[in-house]
Amino acid sequence: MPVERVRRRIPEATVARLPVYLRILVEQATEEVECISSEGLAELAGVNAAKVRKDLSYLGSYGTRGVGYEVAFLVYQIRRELGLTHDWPVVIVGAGNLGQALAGYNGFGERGFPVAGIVDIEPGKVGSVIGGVRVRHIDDLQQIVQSRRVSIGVVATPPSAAQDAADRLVRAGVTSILNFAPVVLAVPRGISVRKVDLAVELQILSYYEQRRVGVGLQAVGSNDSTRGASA
Amino acid sequence: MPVERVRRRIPEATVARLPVYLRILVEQATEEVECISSEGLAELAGVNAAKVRKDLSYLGSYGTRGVGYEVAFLVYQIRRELGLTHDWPVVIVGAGNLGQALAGYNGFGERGFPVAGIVDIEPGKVGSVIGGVRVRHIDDLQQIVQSRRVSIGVVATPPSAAQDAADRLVRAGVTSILNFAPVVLAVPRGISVRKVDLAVELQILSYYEQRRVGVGLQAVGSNDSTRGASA
DNA sequence: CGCGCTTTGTGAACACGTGCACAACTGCAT
DNA sequence: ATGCAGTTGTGCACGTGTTCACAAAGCGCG
Repeated sequence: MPVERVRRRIPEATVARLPVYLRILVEQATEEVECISSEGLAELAGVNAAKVRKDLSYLGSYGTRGVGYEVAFLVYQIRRELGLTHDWPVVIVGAGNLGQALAGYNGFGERGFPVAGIVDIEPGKVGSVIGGVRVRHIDDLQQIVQSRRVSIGVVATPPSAAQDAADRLVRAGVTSILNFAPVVLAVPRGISVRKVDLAVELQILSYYEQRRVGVGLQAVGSNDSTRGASA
Repeated sequence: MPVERVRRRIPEATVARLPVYLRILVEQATEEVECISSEGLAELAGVNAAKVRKDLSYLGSYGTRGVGYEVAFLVYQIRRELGLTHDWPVVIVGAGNLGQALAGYNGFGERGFPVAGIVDIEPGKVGSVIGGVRVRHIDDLQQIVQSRRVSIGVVATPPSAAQDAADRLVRAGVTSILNFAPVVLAVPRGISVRKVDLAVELQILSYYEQRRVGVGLQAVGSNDSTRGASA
């Protein structure tokens, strides 16, 4: 390993798959698997083996020809590349149905995204405790973000309040937003946004479901997870 | 309009954007907007105007040059193409945190996906009522799917139970699955699967967040929603 | 009616992502 | 040492998606 490593750009599609590989590799590690081939990983991830190899090659040449990849080492490398060597506390805006479910979902904390706070604009919702975190008023947002060094915000408000929530998050200093509200958020350049729209997912399924009729069962695309983080 | 229209194939990426256009158009309609240009729609959807035109052109030539698109008509056409001319009842497997939030989320029913039922394997969870729907035992799944003609199932179980949930859904007759569990589901050919993995979304944000350091703020990809439904 | 303004629809170039196929390389057995 | 079986890393061709740029077409006005 020579001097300083140049930070190469990893294709968007690959970035979206790395977390999947990571999850599988961690699971394999707990099952005492020490080494895995691209073929094996591909099988578990539901993708093509060549794709796995190409994806992993963006991290560097960490495999051993004739053998495969050392699971623990790969886990370390993917974690490092994804920036998962430390926790990323998140703050949730909106303590409704979804916000509560997210705050109560242990998967976040377990995977390195502890809930640093949850806020709502409704005074009535403030004070209750969800998943060990007390709901605070949205006016405390800036204080939470700054004291806990939060850089990721989650918008779990009704659609009408989502843009305001995003604006407040940005003002508070958050630089990445995960948006669950069915609206297109406008954010300043340099802020990353990803959206998860449940109804959109169902509508896409509806499209393929509808096409089924009269066409007979047929393959309808792959199962990738390629979506950009906006600027 | 001549005889029977041949059903053309719409690109995956376009299918993923149509629901977004639809939501915006419906909103515009309620605000009495009768006509919209590709430019205007693109602005609201956060995409390129040429992309909007190309996307809409897959539906047919429904715009008027020099004028734009009639909102109400476009709404109708997109609905028709996405198969949203009738409701698609869904059944939710898993009445934990997330399942409850989904069942209680009105957005589903409002957008044409009423919750036909929610089931859990835990007898303790059976009987409680969420969002007006009573939780039933997973053994009733087949009965619910068949009596209510459900073709879309939602997996909202812990990861360890997800594959079993999917198997049961498929056996019960469901042909599309929306998976919230962080596992890669194995399904027979012909079954569509889309997955929503919250931790993966956060990990992707983490990647771009991490790259920010030392690189300075910069654009990090687009904000599309292109993901396949698997076969 | 004809002219100019506006906006669509689309051909063509380009960018991006995928998958094949194979050379390069490793480890093991003999 | 040498050969062989196995697996990676990657060049290349292909397919998909995006964007530009412009001809074709509608509308309104004089």
